[in-house]
Formats: sequence, structure tokens, C-alpha cells
Amino acid sequence: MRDAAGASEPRKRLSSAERREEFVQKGIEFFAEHGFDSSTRELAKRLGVTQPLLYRYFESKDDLISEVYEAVYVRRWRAEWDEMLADRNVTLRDRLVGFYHDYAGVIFQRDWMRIFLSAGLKGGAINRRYLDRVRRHILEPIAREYRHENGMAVETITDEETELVWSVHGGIYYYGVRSVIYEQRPIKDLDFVIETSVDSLLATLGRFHAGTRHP
Amino acid sequence: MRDAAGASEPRKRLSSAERREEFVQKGIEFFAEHGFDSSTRELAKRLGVTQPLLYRYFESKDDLISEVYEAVYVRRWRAEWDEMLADRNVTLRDRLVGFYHDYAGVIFQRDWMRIFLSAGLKGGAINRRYLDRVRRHILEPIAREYRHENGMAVETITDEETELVWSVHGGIYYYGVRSVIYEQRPIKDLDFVIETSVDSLLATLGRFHAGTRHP
DNA sequence: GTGTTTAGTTATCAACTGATAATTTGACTC
DNA sequence: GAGTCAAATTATCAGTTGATAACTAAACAC
Repeated sequence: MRDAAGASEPRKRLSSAERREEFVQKGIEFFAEHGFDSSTRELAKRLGVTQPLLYRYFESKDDLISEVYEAVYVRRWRAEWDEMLADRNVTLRDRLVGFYHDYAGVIFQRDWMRIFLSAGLKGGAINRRYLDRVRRHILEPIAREYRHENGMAVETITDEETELVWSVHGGIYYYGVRSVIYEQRPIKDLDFVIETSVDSLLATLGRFHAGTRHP
Repeated sequence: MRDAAGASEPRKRLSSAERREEFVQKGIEFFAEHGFDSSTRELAKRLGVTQPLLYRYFESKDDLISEVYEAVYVRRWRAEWDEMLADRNVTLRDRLVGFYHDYAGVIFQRDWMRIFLSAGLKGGAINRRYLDRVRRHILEPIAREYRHENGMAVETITDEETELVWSVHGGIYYYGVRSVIYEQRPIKDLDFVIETSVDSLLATLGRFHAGTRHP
């Protein structure tokens, strides 16, 4: 008796690489929707394939999940974000607005966000590593670029400055969580949130530095 | 053979109400730590009790989970927050700093946060209802109190104002997620985050209203 | 067209899961 | 201290789960 794939179609054979990639991509959708505790049998059914076949491509379920992480966290990260934030031909405000548009385009996706939340609860080190990357490649560069644009020494940003950027970054991120996870309202005013958040960040950094210079 | 409770101790008998409450409280800890997909047998083991006993107090696992939600979302919500935010004997800034201190004390707890994230992924309506409550009892009152303190009409706050408060609220909340879920750093500078966030919110609302009055 | 390789299947295991029924036992009443 | 009620246990069911072994058949080489 056929376990997978509807009655009629003849068995398809794909190359090893194609199958593997197909499994990972559908695995993202599947685990994003139903959580990492869902069964490999359900995933196989969704793939139109029998469950033991998964074990020809992945040593274990956890192995497959690791590949899902890799595909979501690492492969969707855009290398050009570094240059985008550092491009001093553009005003910092425009850089930030442009960057957050791009960044939101990548992470404000149902599969990205749900995978991120599920992984966070599973408690591995992946999310901590991702947040480290955010800090090093996004937040600290922003704090440094602010200092540069305002004629200050760039090298020695403080924990406080990083924390200020975290707050605003978190506010934007949480807007994504509300719209994508809790399906709160159409994401039509993403522009508004990004622009006011960026303006607010620049103003807050300004007040912060003014405060530390004349104590 | 004894399934639960270490070898020596005699079987304890508790009244119905006590047991039920004990199950809910330990259920919060247990499901927070291991997720709602964990087994009732593991929970029973943790309670020092056999698994079928759970079914004398709850119709089903989902029924127990509903009680966990109730205990976390509803029973930990403090009624006095309404008055705290509305107390015009105190400056709005001080009210907000005080409130967020209190609020963080309640929700920046490992069990609260992990239950909230797990519930959000399960996709029921509970989290949406909670966010509605946050909007009605926290965010919109803040926007109205700002208007009052600055001599403006209080009745007709706009979506934009609510969204501005959401951003700052989300920034503070995400600080909690980072420290409690991702265990990022000791929560020693919660004060700093709350104070700068509140100042930033008041300044941003100020700029927003200035912008709409002279376009 | 025969032979080799390997993608894919069927069959199956042992452990686990939510839930129910039947039984035991502690505590309280009179 | 016999009788009653309910707290708690033992035993068990039917379905699910990750994983492995043995078998089948498509594609390619020559």
C-alpha cells in the first residue's frame, strides 16, 4: 500500500541535492506552522514521500532541524547590510530607514518569525548567536555611525548607547511580531513605524550625548 | 508498584481545592520550562503523583492548559495599574516610570514570558485578547494622559499616537525577552531602559503633535 | 539489454502519549 | 469500629513517535 503521494502519479526520483533542499524548504514551512514537536510522518505526508526517506538525507530529526535553522538564520542574512549602514554618501537617517525596510522585508515573514520564536523556546544557542550578530553588525555600527555623523570619536561606544539602539530595534521588531504572529492589523503603516522609530533614535542619542558632555 | 512519590513517604491526601491549585501552579512552571507538548506523565512525576490523577481535576490536558493561561494572564494582572496611570497628582513621567517598573516586575519572569511565547505559537485567541487589554488599559490611557498634560482634547487619540506608544512599549518588552528568554545580561540596567524609553516616548509624542499642529 | 547503483518503499520495533476503567486506601461520621 | 465517600493508585488501551532493516525499482554506464 502506498503511504505517500496521491494514488495515480508515478514515483518521481530526484537527485540527492534537489531532494535535500526540497526537504529543508518544506521543513521550514512545516515546522514554522506546527512547531518542532510535530511528527516526521506529517512532514513526509506533506512532502508526498514516505517517512523513512527523510532518514536517508538527515541522520535524525534534530539534524534536519539544524539545517532548517541554517537556511533561515544564515542564508537569509544579507551581506550587503554592512555596507548599507556604513555608506556615508547617504545621511544616517536615510540609511537607517532604508536598512530597516530591507531588514523587515526579510524577517517580517511568518516562517522566519515562527521559527525564531520556536527556536528561542527550545533554548539552544542559535538565537543567542543570532542576537550577537545583530548587535555586532547592526546596533553597534549604528551607534558608531551616529558618533561619526556628529563629529565624535567612533571607537569607544558605551553599553548605554548600544542599549538605546536595542530599545528602538526592539520596538520595530515587536511591531513585526504583532502583525505577523498575532495578526493584528494590515502592515500598511510599517513606513510610519520605521520613520518615527529612526527619528526617535537619533533624537534620543542626541539628548544622551548632550547629557554626558555637560553633566 | 508505586509510580509516583519516592519510596518511603506515606501517601498524602489533599482537599480537592488545594490539589487543583497545586496542579495549576506546578503546571505553570512545568509547561513554561518544557512547552505545552510535554507529557502529562512528566508533569505528574514532577508533582509526585500518578498521571491519571490529573484527570480527576481536569477534563483534558487542554483544560489544564486553559487554567494555566487564566492563572498567568488574568490573575497576575494588577487592577491598580489603571489608577496608577491615571493619577494626575503625579507627573506623567513619574507615573510611567513607576508603572513600567511594576509591570516589568510581573511579566519579566521566566514562567510568564515562556508561557506567553508558547501560547502565541499555539495560535489561540488568548494572546490577542491580552494585547487588546494592553492597548485599552495601558497604551491608550498613556496617549490620553499625554494629551491632558499638554492641554489638548483627550477624546480622540489617533492610530498614529497609539502606534508610537506601542513602539516604546515593545522596546521595553523586548528588553525583557532578551534578558529572560535569551539570558543576555543581568537585568541591572532595567532602570536605565525604562527611564530613557519614557523620556523618548514623551519627546516623540511632543514632536508628533508639534508636527500635526503646524503642517 | 545486462549489471550496478541508489532513490524510494514496506514492514516493523520499542518507547511514549492522552485517556478510561477498575481497584485500593485514607479520612471522616455516627 | 463499622460504613461511607472520595482521593489516589494500578492496569490497560489505542494511537503516535523516531528510527532501523529489508526489500523494490528507476536511472545510468557500458
